[in-house]
Amino acid sequence: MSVDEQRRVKRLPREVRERQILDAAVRVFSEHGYHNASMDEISDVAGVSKPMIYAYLGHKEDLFAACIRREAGLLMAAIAAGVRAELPPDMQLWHGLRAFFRFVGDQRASWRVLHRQATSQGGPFSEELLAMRARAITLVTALLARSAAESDLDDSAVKSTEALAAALVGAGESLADWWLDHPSVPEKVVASWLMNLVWMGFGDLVEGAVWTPTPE
Amino acid sequence: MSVDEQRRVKRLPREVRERQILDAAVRVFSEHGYHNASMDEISDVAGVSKPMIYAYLGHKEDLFAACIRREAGLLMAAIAAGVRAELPPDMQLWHGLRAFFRFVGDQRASWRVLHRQATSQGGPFSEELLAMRARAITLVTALLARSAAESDLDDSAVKSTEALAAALVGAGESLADWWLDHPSVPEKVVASWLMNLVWMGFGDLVEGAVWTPTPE
DNA sequence: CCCGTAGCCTACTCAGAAGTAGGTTTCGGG
DNA sequence: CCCGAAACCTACTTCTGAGTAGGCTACGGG
Repeated sequence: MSVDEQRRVKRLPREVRERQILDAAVRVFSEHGYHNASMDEISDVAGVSKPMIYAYLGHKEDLFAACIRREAGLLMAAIAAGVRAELPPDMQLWHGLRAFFRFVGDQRASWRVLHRQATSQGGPFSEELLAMRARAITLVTALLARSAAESDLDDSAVKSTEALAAALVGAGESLADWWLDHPSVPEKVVASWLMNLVWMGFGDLVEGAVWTPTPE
Repeated sequence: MSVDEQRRVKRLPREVRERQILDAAVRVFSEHGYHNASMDEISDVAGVSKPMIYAYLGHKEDLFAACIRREAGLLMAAIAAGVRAELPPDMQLWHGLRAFFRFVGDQRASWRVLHRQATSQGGPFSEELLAMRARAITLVTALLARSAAESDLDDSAVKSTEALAAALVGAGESLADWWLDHPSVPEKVVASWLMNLVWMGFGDLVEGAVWTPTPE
């Protein structure tokens, strides 16, 4: 409907169409979920006929996987751009968290398709997700390891670093999910909650301690 | 197939059949997801014909909702049973976490259907989930509030208690999901990770501090 | 000016799964 | 012993939505 109204857009090169299709797919998948999203609706939203999708992006599974790959790449890039290596560990974590939540806030559709949908579908999709999560965990592990290196740490504590990184990444994903359903909370606030929880712990918070970013 | 082999089981009262159907449904939903689970397979696993399901539990959506309600009730009961009110706050949290992870470990299928599936389907299902999560958050909030009451806390910190409870519940859900994919880690270990993360925070952990349960 | 190829569409096929019609058997009470 | 209702089944119908066959049309190079 949207396209016909403006006197059929001219023929466009393949890459442009692929982008339009992926944009439409992310949107539709995030609105209805993988199964309830129909190829017909995606083609409609993209302003393209169904066979084009099959010609360019393949079957429904392929299309979905392509969405995940693209959005995951964007997310990781956003986080990496936010973390500046010269800062102290807590500030790095803080900036990483803020970049992460900013991405989720700005790209709700992406996050939905990325996390909620992909997690719940089995098979090839979760692998894409696993790969991204693995990259995120590696990043956080490195950060914590640097932080740990500055203090004197015994072996067992070092060993669990990666596990803690996994927990943190999980907490972030989960809190982001929660945030989707409570959009009125500002991004900075959500980020600071997680930062406090993760850096200070309830034990300290309950005693009135609070972590605050040191101004640059 | 399973039933015919043993010379058709006698007619059974409605409640028994309903339980069998729900058991089968939880299993099948957790294996294939809501959409890929077919009523035919559920009826087959339950050892009952499809019209029986419709007669007793209604349509597919109703059946799924019934599964969530039942399993959510069991989970909350398990947690509530684990938390003993006379203990100090950190020990209460510890026991709550352990009960939670024990449930997830023992009832993987339940957790899958409960969390992964329900979260990813929109509509009526997420409401069931929301209700359960709300109960969990209330429980944790109360626990933290008690903990906070023992120390002198300013207003802003109190206000965020519920938010922190939400984050903790989210972290638990998320870590449980992670655990599904890493079953080799023992339950106690997973629980202690979350306990440490949440009670001590990275800030302390990095300095070598560790939370350990005080023996009773 | 013409033709090959890349962009693009309409209009189908077909499988799978939800949900149902309508009948048959067993059981308990009168 | 009989009959009504509850337990239970086989064998459909129906519809949705993935995937395709087969062709038209514009553009760029020769």
